[in-house]
Amino acid sequence: MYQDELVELFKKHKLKNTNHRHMLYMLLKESKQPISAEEIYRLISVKLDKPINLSTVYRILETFEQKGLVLKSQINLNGKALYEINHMEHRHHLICIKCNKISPIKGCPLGDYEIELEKQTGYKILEHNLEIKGLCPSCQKT
Amino acid sequence: MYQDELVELFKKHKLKNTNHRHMLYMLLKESKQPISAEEIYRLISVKLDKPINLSTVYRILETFEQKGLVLKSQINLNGKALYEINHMEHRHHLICIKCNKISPIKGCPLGDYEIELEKQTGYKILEHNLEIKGLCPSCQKT
DNA sequence: GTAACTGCAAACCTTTTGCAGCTTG
DNA sequence: CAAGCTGCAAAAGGTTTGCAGTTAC
Repeated sequence: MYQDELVELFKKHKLKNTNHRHMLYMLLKESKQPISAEEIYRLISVKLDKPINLSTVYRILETFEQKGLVLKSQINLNGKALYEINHMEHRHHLICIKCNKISPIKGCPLGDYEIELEKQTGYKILEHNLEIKGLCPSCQKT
Repeated sequence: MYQDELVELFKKHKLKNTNHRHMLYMLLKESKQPISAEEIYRLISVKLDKPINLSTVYRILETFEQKGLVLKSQINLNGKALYEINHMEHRHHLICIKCNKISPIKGCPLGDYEIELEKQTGYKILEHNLEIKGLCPSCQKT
């Protein structure tokens, strides 16, 4: 993703283009797994001379979330919320209980099931979260 | 569940029988949905002359969780953790996004899928969480 | 009698907020 | 220039902890 695409994206969402926002967006975009505000804070800080402020991180995340650019993940790590880019596609995660690695899964096993469930329960189903836990290949060895 | 069954259960887990623990256990046992520590605190307090202490609630919950009697639910309500009795059966929940009502679902749609996923990813799958969100019948009307 | 449970107050940790100053469009 | 970002410090809200006193076994 190039600089101008990002500028364009922000313009579309009526967001001012600031260095912090660009960095935060790219960080999440390139992250292979959901990360916490503190982690974002640390990562951005090392890239800059002067560290970013933690509240700024939270505020940017909140803004992005409201614009639908970022998702606050259902997964919590030791009481810390995790954030990820909204890929605009339905996606689930596989979490290693040992090393906490989080990998996205392709596809979703719940298709017809939701329709069935609506009939059974009378609920109007809108969304779901699925997280699967286990041991990743490398943690199985140890 | 009768008093002596509870005494027996606690004995089995090497837990001392205290009034607070009995009340907390029964409360969760009879609750139709996961509830927060604060809610437990409130509910027990109204049943007693003298209110229970919030930290006691947290400590009992932690103890029960370690013994496998209680599950800390994956579902968070406004940053508050929710707890439920460990029914020892695989169970998922349906959550109304409007009134926050939580209903257990019978059955689980993920059976063969996990086996398939193990083959695909190399993970050893141990557990999963599924929460489905929507509008409950009464909230759909309004 | 001893180990474990409880209440109380304080600490902890993540997240939020008010305000003053600065930057973007 | 106006609107809206940002840093700083303080507050908020849920959860944990140390300690002293009490209770269960």
